[in-house]
Amino acid sequence: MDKRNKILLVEDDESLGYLLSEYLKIKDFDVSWAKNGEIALKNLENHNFHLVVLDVMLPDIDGFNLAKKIKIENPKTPFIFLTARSLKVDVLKGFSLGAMDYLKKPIDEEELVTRIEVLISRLHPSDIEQDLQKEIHQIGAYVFDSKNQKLIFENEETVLTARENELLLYLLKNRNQLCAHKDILDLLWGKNDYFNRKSLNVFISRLRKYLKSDPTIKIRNLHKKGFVLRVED
Amino acid sequence: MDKRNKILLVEDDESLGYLLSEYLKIKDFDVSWAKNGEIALKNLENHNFHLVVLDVMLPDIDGFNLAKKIKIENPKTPFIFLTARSLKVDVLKGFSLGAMDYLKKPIDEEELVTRIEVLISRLHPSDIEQDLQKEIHQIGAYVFDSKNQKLIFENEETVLTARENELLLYLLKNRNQLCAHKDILDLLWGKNDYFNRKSLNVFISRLRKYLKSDPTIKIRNLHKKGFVLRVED
DNA sequence: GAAAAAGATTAATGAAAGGTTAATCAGATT
DNA sequence: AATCTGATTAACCTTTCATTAATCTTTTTC
Repeated sequence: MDKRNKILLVEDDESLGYLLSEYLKIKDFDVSWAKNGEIALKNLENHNFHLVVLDVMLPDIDGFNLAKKIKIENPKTPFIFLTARSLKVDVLKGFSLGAMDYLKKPIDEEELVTRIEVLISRLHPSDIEQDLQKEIHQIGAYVFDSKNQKLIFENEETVLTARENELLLYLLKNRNQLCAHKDILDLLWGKNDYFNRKSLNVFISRLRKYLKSDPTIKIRNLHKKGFVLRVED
Repeated sequence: MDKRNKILLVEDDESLGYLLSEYLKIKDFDVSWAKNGEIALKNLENHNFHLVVLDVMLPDIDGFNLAKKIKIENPKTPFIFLTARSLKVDVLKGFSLGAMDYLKKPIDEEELVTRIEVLISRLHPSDIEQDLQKEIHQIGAYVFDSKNQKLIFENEETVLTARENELLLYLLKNRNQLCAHKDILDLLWGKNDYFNRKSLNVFISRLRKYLKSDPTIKIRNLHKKGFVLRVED
């Protein structure tokens, strides 16, 4: 599993974009370089980034509008703005100031890396939250033994494959909550593309089949977003 | 009552200290200038500062050690470090990263002011901004769960589409304020033309239908301008 | 106060996304 | 080499939802 921090670099200038993306890769970030706003948005739909580095001057869309759009869909992702002119604070105030920084051009790459690291470390104050992994779970009328990859309904038991087991565990951990395609695919498949998304559908379908003996258990789809596991009363 | 923000400037260099303190006074800060660590500590005992601007290189005491001392007594006060060398992040990590910034010399006074304002405003996040961080909102008698794209009224819940969700979130973010067609279309549709404006109307209509169980919630149209979401009492 | 423009509402449409089952393929195991 | 296992890909069908159209209502302007 790739532990590197994923950064989206939005920069239309070829040479600066190349320079920064290469430098950040050397510094062990997983960099995606979007050369315009449209590509940036597409990237954001399909991946979870830890941070966005955004040039304010873009050819197709104003950098601030792009930032606003990102904030609506992904309110916690921190930004670093790259700007030619010095910004007035009131322009920045529309954003969550706790998760924002800016750098004036010309960009000092080392400075950028430092600020990226500060912002990212601010996100993970401490990783205590990992809740204890129980091994026996209850899902409606089923018993789910994740350690032994078994799903038990009355006297019938289904042995799950590793993937089915992981997926069900993930859905269960986030029950009643949207589990975004991109989150699931990032975590379990490691790659988010057309085929893996198709594959995920096959697995969801299979889980539904396994779970159909209890009709209160629903794996619902949120169009273009992901799935929600819920047990209705 | 003096409403100005009180800043402690710790800087041993005469000319830089004078320059910065005068500049900050012009920018309407209440500046105390301490020329060494001892004076700085004495100042901190007797006053509450909103922010400390601290040169890392001081004659009598290392700036970081001073900072640590201040943090013990006044853990919430944000810092800005002025530094000649570029800092390694791990040096900074000892501090509350949420309340810290740094500037490399030579200092650009305007830049300093901007960063001071950002840090101070981070201490007083506006109500609207705080609301937006949340994912569960209240609209009249409804609960709006934007993360899961749900609108809940009593025991009835409506699942929203992505567009409906974005639009409602935008209106809510700007509640009681005009949301211009132009802004909405630019932001959510990316293009402002006849057809998209028609499309927006369809969505507004749909949101009204979803929200009609609470008659105090109104999405009003301002002719040729845009829409306003408001909850009347 | 009538014509024109803008807005509201409901319904129809079509492309894209999702669901399901079956076929294939790759790696492990006998 | 044959078999088994489990993920991926393919084929085909269904659902979803933004757009467009059609029709009616309100507002503005002269």
